[in-house]
Amino acid sequence: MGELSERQKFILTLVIHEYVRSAQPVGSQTLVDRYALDMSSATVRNEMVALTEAGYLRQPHTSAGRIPTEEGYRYFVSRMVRQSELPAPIQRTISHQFYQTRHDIEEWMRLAASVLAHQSRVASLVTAPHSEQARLKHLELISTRGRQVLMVLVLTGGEIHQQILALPEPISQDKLTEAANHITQLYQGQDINGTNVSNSNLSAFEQVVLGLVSGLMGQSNALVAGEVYLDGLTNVLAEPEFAGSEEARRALHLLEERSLLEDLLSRTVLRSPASGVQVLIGGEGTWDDLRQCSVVLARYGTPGLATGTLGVLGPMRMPYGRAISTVRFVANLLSDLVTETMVE
Amino acid sequence: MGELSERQKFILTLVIHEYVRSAQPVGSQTLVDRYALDMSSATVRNEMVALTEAGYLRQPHTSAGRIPTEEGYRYFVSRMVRQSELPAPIQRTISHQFYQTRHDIEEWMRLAASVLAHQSRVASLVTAPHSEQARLKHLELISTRGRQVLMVLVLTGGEIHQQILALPEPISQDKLTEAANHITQLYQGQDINGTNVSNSNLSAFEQVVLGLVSGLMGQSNALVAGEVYLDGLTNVLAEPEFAGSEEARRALHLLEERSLLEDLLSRTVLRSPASGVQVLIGGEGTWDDLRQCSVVLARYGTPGLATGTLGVLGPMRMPYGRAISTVRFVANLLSDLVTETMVE
DNA sequence: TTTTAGCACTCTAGCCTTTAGAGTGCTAAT
DNA sequence: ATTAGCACTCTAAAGGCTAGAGTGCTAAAA
Repeated sequence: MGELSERQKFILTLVIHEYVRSAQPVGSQTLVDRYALDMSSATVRNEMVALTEAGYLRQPHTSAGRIPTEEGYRYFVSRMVRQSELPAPIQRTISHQFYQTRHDIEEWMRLAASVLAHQSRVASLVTAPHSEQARLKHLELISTRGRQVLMVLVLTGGEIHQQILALPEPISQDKLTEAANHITQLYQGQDINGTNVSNSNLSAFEQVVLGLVSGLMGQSNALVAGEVYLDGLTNVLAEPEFAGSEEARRALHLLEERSLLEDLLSRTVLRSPASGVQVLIGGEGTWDDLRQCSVVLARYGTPGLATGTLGVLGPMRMPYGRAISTVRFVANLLSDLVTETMVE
Repeated sequence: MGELSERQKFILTLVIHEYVRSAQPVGSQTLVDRYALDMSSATVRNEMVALTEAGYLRQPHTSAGRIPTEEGYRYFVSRMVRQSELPAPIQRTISHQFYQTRHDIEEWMRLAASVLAHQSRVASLVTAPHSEQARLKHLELISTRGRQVLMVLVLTGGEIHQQILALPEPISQDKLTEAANHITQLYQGQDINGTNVSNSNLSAFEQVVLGLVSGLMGQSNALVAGEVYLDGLTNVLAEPEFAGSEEARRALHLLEERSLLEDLLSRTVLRSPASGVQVLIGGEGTWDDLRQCSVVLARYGTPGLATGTLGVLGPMRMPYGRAISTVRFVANLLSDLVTETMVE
């Protein structure tokens, strides 16, 4: 599997481009015609033989055209599309859309998912910014109609959690506010995790609240990602390779099921130190459900404070250039927005 | 289309049951065999002719078995499965699951969606409780890293909104807290919508914040529903009638696209006064995207304070009995939980 | 009057066969 | 090194055939 000649790389690119476009095996004559190549189909055939022997192309059957192998896609992605950028007009359009939603964080996530899905016509996911070791920023206790209290917790990084607390007997809103302020004052900026939550300065009620806060923070820190926003799931159903097959269901199920998604994210972007875009092609031998799929992922945010993940999932026959540049661009955009707004 | 005899109703029920099970046209002999009927296939055939003439059954082609028509399903749903209840053991299992998540409101929504999807093997949706005329309960202002402020708004009904506020110059957290408390005190329990947001008791900064709060509340009140939780989208892809067809995509797209979903909800459950379960069969002539689908919907919560919607979407060939009783049961369960926890 | 056995008829899904044509690999000429 | 020419391969689409599931009708039985 040595180095390829320039012409071989060129033909590999064309085969991939044409296959992504048409979803049909690509023949030598087709390629010459469609791209007005300055050589004969026989020459293209010879190069195709070389690319096939190198493991970058394969034939569905003896007398058919070529389609890219997983290795073919990998070669293409790693050496040929890394540097491409999203066209400037599209960049401006997207930036403008984000500007219009500049006041609403949740809307950023939804918009990011929508942009990713539309730009590359695949399924997309965005996780809300999340810190693996958040500290307390603010606590609020709000009385409800019943004998219950709504607890609102703001963590550094900007995450907001709410939880319900059942009281043995009603407590007035004034007392609740007082308790919340007391705890906020004492524990602001700390990671109240699990242990060491007894404090003789606190009333019995405050002690209980503190225990719950501690539990919630521990639970939150254990998570790999924040809330998940999906979009464009129906896009991938339109792809011919997924027409009615089991494969599509399994891949989308991976996105629907939080635990599966956490596994995917924790073993990829979150393990890698670099902030670049990562491309998983064909499940990489680890995820059976993604054998027919590719995933393009990137992290955004401020490492240490709060980060999120975004990316797209589609068939292996995916417009990688477009997908990668879109993911990179949106990740940078979200990073800027979120870093500016980070609660610390 | 007069009244049906008891035996005709019985046979209609069997045909629907068998067709839902097998997804194949149902023949007279099949029915006699499988359900050990006490009559001959000829008798069944005669009744089938009557049911076909009445418009409740049809034949895909001359010499095939029968399948239910839309009208057939409607007749079945309106007169024969209304009263059925979810089996007690399943009720207990579900109640137990909800008990385990009793502290986390968001988790209720996710669990409700999950239960609906699993029990009837279809796609499900749940919208968070939402009030059409919420009032202010509490306002919080939190300084961020940049020159921006995170505004957290708690409304009656328990909805929480966050928004970003860009400052011309930094303001200390103390001043922010003071401003938030001031506004909370003055406007708590009010619906600050659009007009009349000038108040000489407020500083210029507080005036700005108040304007934003007003805008956000107006925006929130205009929405038909709260956040949307989906589950089981991949379930419906397994159905044979949706294998690779355009239909499945269009139906699921309706759930993905917020605006389409709002239209659906606003014209159905939200228009109907009764609190019962509503069944839409085959798009009811209004929703082209649902021509092959049925939707079972119900409202939950406390009318006037805050309500949400939940339901399932699947192929018209759907286990209506199971779907309806599950939707009704989960709606009642969520109503109890949410009403108890309602912030007012 | 209602039910049922019997029977001729209909229509599809599945299977086979055939065939057009897109594509290949090889060889020999350029 | 490239390319024209050609025999060969394989699939996907089209046509023909058949088994069998299911019907509607009629006339006998209950």
